[in-house]
Amino acid sequence: MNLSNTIADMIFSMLEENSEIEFQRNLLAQDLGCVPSQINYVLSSRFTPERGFIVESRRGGGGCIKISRISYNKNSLLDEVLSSVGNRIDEATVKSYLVNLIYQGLVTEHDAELILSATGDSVLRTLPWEYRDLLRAAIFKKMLLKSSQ
Amino acid sequence: MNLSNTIADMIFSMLEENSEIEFQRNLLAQDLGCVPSQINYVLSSRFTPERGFIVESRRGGGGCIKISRISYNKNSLLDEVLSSVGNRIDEATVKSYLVNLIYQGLVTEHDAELILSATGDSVLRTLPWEYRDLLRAAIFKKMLLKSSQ
DNA sequence: TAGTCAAAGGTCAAAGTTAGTCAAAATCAA
DNA sequence: TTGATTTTGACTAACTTTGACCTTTGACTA
Repeated sequence: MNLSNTIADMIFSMLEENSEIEFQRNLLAQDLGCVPSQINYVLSSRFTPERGFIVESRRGGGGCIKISRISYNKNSLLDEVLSSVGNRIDEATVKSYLVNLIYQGLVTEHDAELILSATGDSVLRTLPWEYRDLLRAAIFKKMLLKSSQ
Repeated sequence: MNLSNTIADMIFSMLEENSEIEFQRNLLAQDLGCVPSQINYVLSSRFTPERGFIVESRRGGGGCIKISRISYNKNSLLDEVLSSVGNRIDEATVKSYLVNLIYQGLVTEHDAELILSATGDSVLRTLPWEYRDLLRAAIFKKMLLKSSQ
């Protein structure tokens, strides 16, 4: 397993104990034996709003990083996703949304897999480049609506 | 015996021990004394979804290839549908297949609705007409496989 | 109050590590 | 012989790791 996943797992498990965590970037980096900016990489690649996380931070003496989960009411999450997905979306972003939707109990894992199989690149690759993200967005939104019905 | 078959056999036998295996492409290629891309050739020619395999991979540091078996209830009707759907299919034909599959208890109504929402013309209309039936067939088959897993 | 300075965290681009793609060349089988 | 399959490797894409340099904050001092 690579470092980034290890760090992400550690943060996930901290978040399972407390719904909001706070830590110093440099200390965590030291514990993990990595450079501080690696923490930023992990946060920006895995703890995104699409996946339902809020990351805040403060610099300077006593500075820290705070991570919490966005708490949605169900209808507003669905609305939010549907309206924030534009005309185009890539596969990774679909996955991010689904991770969050499953966590929030809005979509079952089974449905998420069906959605992924319909919107994955392995299927859409039969399409010319310029249509892929366009169609993916259309299918994603349509299926999401149906799934949550 | 040619190299590709040797590689395939090795992977098959690994899969007999564990239903899910994970390895690094470059390491396996080194063990086998072949170029890395030969692994891809074997995977794409022999470990296809049609033959019941799922291949996933991750690039970058710590990247790897993961192979698992699709455990769909091997069913002749499903096989027949999967093989009789060609490269193209229209919406009405998808519907009639689904009616039959639901009747036979191979697909739930819920899944059928998801499949229809992903393959319906209302979504695929965003595509130039010459791609519609092509993509519909690809999505239909992919989702059927997943649904029956 | 304004200035200074150390202690945080942020940004970005280069280098590193995997895997994927594609097409030419080689080989095989009918 | 010819068409299909296999083998190779150059090039590409995705993801990770690292480090140099930048910005912000707040306590302390003049």
